[in-house]
Amino acid sequence: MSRTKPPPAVNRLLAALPRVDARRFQANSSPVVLTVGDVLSDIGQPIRHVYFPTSCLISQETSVAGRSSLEVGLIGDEGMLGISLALGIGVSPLGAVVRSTGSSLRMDNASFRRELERSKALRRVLNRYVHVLMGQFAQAAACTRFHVLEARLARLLLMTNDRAHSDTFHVTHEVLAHMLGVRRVGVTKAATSLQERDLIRYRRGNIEILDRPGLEAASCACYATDTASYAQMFN
Amino acid sequence: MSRTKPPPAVNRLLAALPRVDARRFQANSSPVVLTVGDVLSDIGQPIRHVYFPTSCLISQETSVAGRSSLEVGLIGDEGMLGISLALGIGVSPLGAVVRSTGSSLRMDNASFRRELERSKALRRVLNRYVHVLMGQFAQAAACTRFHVLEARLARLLLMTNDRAHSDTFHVTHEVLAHMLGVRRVGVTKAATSLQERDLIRYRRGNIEILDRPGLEAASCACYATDTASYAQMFN
DNA sequence: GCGCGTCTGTACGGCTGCGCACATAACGAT
DNA sequence: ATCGTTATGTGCGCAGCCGTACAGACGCGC
Repeated sequence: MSRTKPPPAVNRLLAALPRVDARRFQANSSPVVLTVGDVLSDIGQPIRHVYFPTSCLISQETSVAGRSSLEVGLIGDEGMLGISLALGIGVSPLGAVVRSTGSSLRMDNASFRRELERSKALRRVLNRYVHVLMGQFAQAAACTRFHVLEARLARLLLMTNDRAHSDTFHVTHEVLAHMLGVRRVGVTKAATSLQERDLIRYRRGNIEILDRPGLEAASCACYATDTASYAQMFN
Repeated sequence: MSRTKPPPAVNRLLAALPRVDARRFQANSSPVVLTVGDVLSDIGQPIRHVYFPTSCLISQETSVAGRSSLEVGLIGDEGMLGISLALGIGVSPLGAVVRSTGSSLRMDNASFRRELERSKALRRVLNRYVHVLMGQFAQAAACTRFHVLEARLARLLLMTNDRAHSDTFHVTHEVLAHMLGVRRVGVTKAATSLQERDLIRYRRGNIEILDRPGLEAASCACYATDTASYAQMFN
């Protein structure tokens, strides 16, 4: 039914490690299934585990004065959650919520620190990841400031599409609104527009990407920048 | 004329190092004067030097599709420029422009890497700094999204005030507009409002902070978050 | 197959900032 | 003193998103 290529179910950061390191990492971590809505971290709270998604999707968000929140990053199999630990900091600067049910590798705080000390390759990979994240966050600020909702929605859908490894996924207007920091009604309007142009199709939370190139054209340039940034990270 | 406390003219990141490390760092870097408008880095360009401001002000900005740009960070004596090098990455993810003439310590790429290898304390301090920056960038995204211009302007003026170590500084509406990612006219309107409330006074680019507590009240909560974040970094 | 909760569509007034155009005002250099 | 440049102030119509409210539509569970 879906045009999905069989998901590799590996995390690409870990896949970039030398075999020995990757094996040891695997041995010291455990596969877990994360469910939509799970809150993996709150702002300012201690980090107990790090997560390397293999098929789930995690959204990183910030909030202002308890009010509204805004997504600044979407983590799939190309990233990890808990990067602050790699910097030696034990608390999370952002909140994290699971947006798509799926599997992930999980490692506890202490083991992760140990692996970091052991593996130079891991440190190198994660340093690059931090660098990419900083670029992403800055980009998020500018994107949010200058781009209209419809383009931002298109971008978010494309990013989700990439990380979900599937042309269909489940996400309601309500959730999208939360991630984009706008009203639900705004998303409905933008999504309707995209649907009328036959770029996507949705029905009660199930979104299908119909015309990827078209959607890319409708999205802001941030999507391309984004993609290039990750591509460069993996060389 | 100004109520300035005599500027200490040290960089606080470096001041946090043990004496030996700080001295060696000093010995391997050179003091330079940076002038308003100097462009210290462009997006995607190699990093040749790192800068540890002692009395100058540097603004870090991102841009989208060549169009408009937006400030995501303001660097004074509490920070540094070129942090990506500490992550082993040789290119800058952001642009940097000098916003206030003043002095800075400068070190070349190679020397900095050497110092990093030598000094565990330096690595530790800079890791913390990276962590703070990530939080700042995410905050910038949310602030830009949710807060009205007048509050954002108040915040920017307060941040500048802190880093300039002076209640008066030079910056035109035009420049502020650029940093905030809005039209100049918008800044004029917001600034007029702040002036009418006797919080600030300005005349042809010279801005004076008249009522700091009042300005804090007029700013968004991001200023407080910001301040707390840096305070925590220095323990 | 009925009912209820979830998801999506539509409407309306309002506010913020945009884009553009032009007016005034201060300073600096000749 | 005069002129040109830089800095600030004002006006006007418009676009995008907000807040709120309500209506329809789908699907699940009993």
